[in-house]
Amino acid sequence: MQKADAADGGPAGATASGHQKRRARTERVVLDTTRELLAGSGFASLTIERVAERSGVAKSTIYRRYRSRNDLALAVLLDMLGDVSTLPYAKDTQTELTRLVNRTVDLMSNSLLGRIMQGLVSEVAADVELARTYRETVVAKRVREVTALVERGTARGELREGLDPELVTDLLLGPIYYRLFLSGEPLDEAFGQSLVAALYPAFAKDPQG
Amino acid sequence: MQKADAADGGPAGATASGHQKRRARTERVVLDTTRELLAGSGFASLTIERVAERSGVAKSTIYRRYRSRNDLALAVLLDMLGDVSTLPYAKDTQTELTRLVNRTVDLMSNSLLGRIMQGLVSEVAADVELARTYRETVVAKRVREVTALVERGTARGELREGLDPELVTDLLLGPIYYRLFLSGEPLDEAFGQSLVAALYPAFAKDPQG
DNA sequence: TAATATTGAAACGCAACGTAGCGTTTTATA
DNA sequence: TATAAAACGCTACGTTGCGTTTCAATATTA
Repeated sequence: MQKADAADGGPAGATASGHQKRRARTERVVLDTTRELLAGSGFASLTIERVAERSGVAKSTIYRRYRSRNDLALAVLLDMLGDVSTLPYAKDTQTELTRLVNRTVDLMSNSLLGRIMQGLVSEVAADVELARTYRETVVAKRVREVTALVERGTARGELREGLDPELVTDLLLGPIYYRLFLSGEPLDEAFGQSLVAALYPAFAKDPQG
Repeated sequence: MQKADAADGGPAGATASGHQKRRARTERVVLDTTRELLAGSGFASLTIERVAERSGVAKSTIYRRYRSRNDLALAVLLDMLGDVSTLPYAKDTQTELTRLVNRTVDLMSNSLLGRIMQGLVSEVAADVELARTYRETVVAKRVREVTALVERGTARGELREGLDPELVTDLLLGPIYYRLFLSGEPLDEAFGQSLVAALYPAFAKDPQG
């Protein structure tokens, strides 16, 4: 996206001018309309022209903010991701892992985010700019969460030393996305349970079960 | 795709008629040209019209076989996958796992298949028809391989009982595709090694390391 | 009020889509 | 050899959506 912080009226902490507020209002309308269209007919049939028509915002105005349809869709994704709260601590690491996995599974199967991800993944994989934005925000955020979780678990003596947080992230999330994108196998809580149950021995310091 | 076995001139084992041979010839030209175009400028800029132009095969002829660009790309993918040989047995299960993972990693990073997958994944996730074809061929094939591997390993006493082959497949391949599609982290042999090393304790009967 | 920023409206050229109709070439059959 | 059937080539068409441009209108600020 061209301006990551245009929606909130400028850089964090700055007082928004009237011009910025105006910008933010139209941007909100565009994002909401786009989300509605995505929910209705999916990513494949999302067009800038339709967003313009439905939102009442001129096509040229939309193009002033988003270079492409993908740019716009990614903005919606990031916008929605802002609502996702960070994970609370739990008594033991296995519970924390289960919560992390279950949240992702739930997000991908019971909200718009799953559909958006499905439609956007090819563009993220191909478009360098898009990929950069996605990684710097979403991927980085996930890795940070997992890093904290791993450090906590290691300090507790539950996890083995020297675990690579990046690899752990791959192991936790990869299977979820694999089902979402390719295999089509069910994405439900039972899967989340099995996933963590299967993985925990690989992470645990004392692999008793 | 509309006809999965049109390229080889009919159902396996049947003697090909002249008409079928002719069909097969043009189909081969189309597939080869498409692969070249994919190698050259990627999936995003693949168009039926360009394939027609470059191959000398009329647009209408192409449309008589493939309903869409995605249909055609998937055909190329399946065509290329035909060359991938099945895995040989190895002394121990860990070696077999490493080979399986390394082959996939190599395929996705050092051949056209990676780029095709990147471009096609969104369509596979969205298009029901396409997804069905992909699952019935590629996914099913992988699961079959893993199933055989797991059974062998269990019989050897190396793997724990009751492993779910589908889940094992998710765990082995998910992280690879996650890197290919989203995280952008390197896809190399070192990664394959770490992946199997990290996962093996989760599969092994006696998790000594 | 004057200057500036943001938006709206309309029109444009372009690329590719997917379809249709019809004639041509190749293969099979009588 | 004549004829049918299958596959293919060619051209033209209407449609969609792209992304850009130009200019007028509106809202904010000084």
